[in-house]
Amino acid sequence: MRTKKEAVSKSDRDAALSRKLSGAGTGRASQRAPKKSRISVLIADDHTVVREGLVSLIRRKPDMSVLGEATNGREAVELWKQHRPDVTLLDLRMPELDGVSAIKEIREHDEHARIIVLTTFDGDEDIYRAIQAGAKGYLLKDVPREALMDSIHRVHAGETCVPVHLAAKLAERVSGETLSSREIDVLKLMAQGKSNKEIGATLFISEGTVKSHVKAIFAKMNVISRTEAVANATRRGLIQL
Amino acid sequence: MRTKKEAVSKSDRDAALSRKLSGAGTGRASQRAPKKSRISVLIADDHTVVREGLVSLIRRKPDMSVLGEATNGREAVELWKQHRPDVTLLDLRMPELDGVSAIKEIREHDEHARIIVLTTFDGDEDIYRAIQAGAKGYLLKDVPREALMDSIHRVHAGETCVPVHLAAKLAERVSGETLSSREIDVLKLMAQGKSNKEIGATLFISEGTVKSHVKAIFAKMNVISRTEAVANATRRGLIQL
DNA sequence: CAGATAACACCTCTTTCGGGGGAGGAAACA
DNA sequence: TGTTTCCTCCCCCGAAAGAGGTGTTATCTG
Repeated sequence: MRTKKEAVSKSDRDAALSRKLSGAGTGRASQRAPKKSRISVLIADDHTVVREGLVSLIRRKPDMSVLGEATNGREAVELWKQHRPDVTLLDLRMPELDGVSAIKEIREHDEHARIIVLTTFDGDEDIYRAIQAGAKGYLLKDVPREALMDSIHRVHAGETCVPVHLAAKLAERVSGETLSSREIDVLKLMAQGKSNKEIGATLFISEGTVKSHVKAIFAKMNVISRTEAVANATRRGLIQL
Repeated sequence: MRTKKEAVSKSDRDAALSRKLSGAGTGRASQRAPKKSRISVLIADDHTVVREGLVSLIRRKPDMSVLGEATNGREAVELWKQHRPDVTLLDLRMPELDGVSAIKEIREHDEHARIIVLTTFDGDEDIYRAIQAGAKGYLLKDVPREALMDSIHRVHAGETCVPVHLAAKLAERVSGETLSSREIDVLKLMAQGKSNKEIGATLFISEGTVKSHVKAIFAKMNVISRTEAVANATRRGLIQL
């Protein structure tokens, strides 16, 4: 009746994450830096104006070039496979295929693919999942031009690049308690306004069991009511209402 | 103890809204079209890449020019007063001063200011408030280039420009029931996970009164639980959690 | 392998929610 | 002037929610 959804353990995941973050800001050189004169960049964002802005910014740089533009995650993966860009700029929430899934698919083809997530969402869970999936950088769309360009250079050079305030959120997430997959199931149904009984019926467990899960969720998220839990989870990017 | 927060009545507001929307898509000519050869555009968005994209798109057009860029609502109002642009492109959620407030301030100086809201939020309440404040257009950031340019031209010519799918949402909002200001107060506190008793203590009213408001909110929003109400309200842009 | 940890399931008990009403006062609209 | 809407408060009552504690089973950890 029960299925193990998370194949890797928490400690395994966090150890991997530490390894990924260890290179941040240290200036550690790439193990195999591309020899091309220009850094080729793939852009993936469903917002026309954002794509336009990135193209404009990159075209202005003599040491960079735009390799292609994707309007969703599926397209991003296809274009990546075709052109193998040096660096990929990727939004998180896109139609067809979301950013995290796109990162995972790309990294199935190349473990060392250099991907920067450029998005508006700053929830700790969003950041965590992106880095966990293999993103080398995480930037918000209000990032200044220079910082964006610097990040592209750094990621291209093999570094990991996450601004301090986002890294702090990430640290919070890592140090804080993790919701189990079952608890997330319950949380999602809670967010739909379902009662404990309805949740139980959906998940084929008793109402009492649902209550114990809800209790665990409250304790881990440090909230008192289900409404607060849903609001919190939405803000953190744990669920998208 | 009680203050009247909404000075204008519902019927007044909706009548005004109907007047504003009546010109949409009819091609009605402006009453006083500017005589300059180029349409001067003011850009206001806190996202660097979006501003960059808009500048890039507009610079490409021979009949348009960028008059200035603002990174928040306060700056947008200042720049508008300085340069009096033909058309203003404005994001909704910005630091310092939000988009709706900026629109209101600008229209205090010029009743006929031509403002287009360009944002990612498509909640009916967001759209309603923007149009209500006096926006002549409402576009999402995934709008194609041509549609954006067309909208700038149309708004400059004095038309109102709201895409059909957004206009439909707006119609839903207008036809649906309106929450009173007090009900919104309660809803906001509900979203923070507060109990009826706590809400009562915060608003200096009895718990019974809170329950009455909560009941009214459920009925108007057509939901059963407070969690559902908060999720719904957030999605619609009624509250920002 | 023993011991700890965590997820999952289930049980009672008290408090709070939420549905069903009703009612009076203030302000705005006709 | 009457009508409508909003805000305030009240009642009852069944159904949830939320706070306790128990036990079983995997999976790390030493």
